[in-house]
Amino acid sequence: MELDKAAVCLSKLGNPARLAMFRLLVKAGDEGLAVGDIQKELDMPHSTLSHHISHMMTSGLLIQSREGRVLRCRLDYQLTNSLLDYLMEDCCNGLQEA
Amino acid sequence: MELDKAAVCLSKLGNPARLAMFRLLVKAGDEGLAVGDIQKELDMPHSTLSHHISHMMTSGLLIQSREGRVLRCRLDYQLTNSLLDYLMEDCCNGLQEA
DNA sequence: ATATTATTTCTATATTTATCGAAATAATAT
DNA sequence: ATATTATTTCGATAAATATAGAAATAATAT
Repeated sequence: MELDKAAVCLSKLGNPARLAMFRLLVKAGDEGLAVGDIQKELDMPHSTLSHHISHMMTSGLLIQSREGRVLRCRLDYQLTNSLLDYLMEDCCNGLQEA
Repeated sequence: MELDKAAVCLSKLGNPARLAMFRLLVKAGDEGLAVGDIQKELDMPHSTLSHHISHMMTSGLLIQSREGRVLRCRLDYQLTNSLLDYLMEDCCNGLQEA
């Protein structure tokens, strides 16, 4: 993971609405959630939610796939894990690592 | 960790300059780094760096202590760990947990 | 007391981000 | 074809964040 990429991902997560959405998707796992499901949970105007979702998509953290008229959202777990790894990379002069 | 607190921390990390600083501090471990050391590594105007440092402090991620005329910066590792834990809390309907 | 080094605060401007109503698009059902 | 449901795009405004020069403060050394 590169610094700028990580910073973009973190900045997307650094918004309460998007962080709440991220957590819903973490819970949902591979099954993911339809935009409408997220909508029900987070209760905000469609346009605002859509804006936040598109932020998550451009960062790569969120992936959408269409199922009929429903758009299903899933986290990119691999990217999510790389991001978390990146944060603790080279921790404590490597003392904590193996 | 509460959602809003986590979002604040993540938003602070979601800036390239601050993320770079965070990573320097992760590497530095308990020893920490003087503001001047960070300055040398990141090479930006004093006022800009100071602004970023104060962001990190108000979020609680960074702790300063004075040593003579030098201010030494350290990460709050406990808070950092809570933050990372929070992101993966209740992952995948708990399937991944014990 | 004065100078030096380390760092912050003040102030202003530029840039980015958030919010959301209204209109538009996409897919399906009648 | 028309209606219905799901979701996005447009467009405008408000709010937050980033940048940095200049002046100020803090600690130490002379």
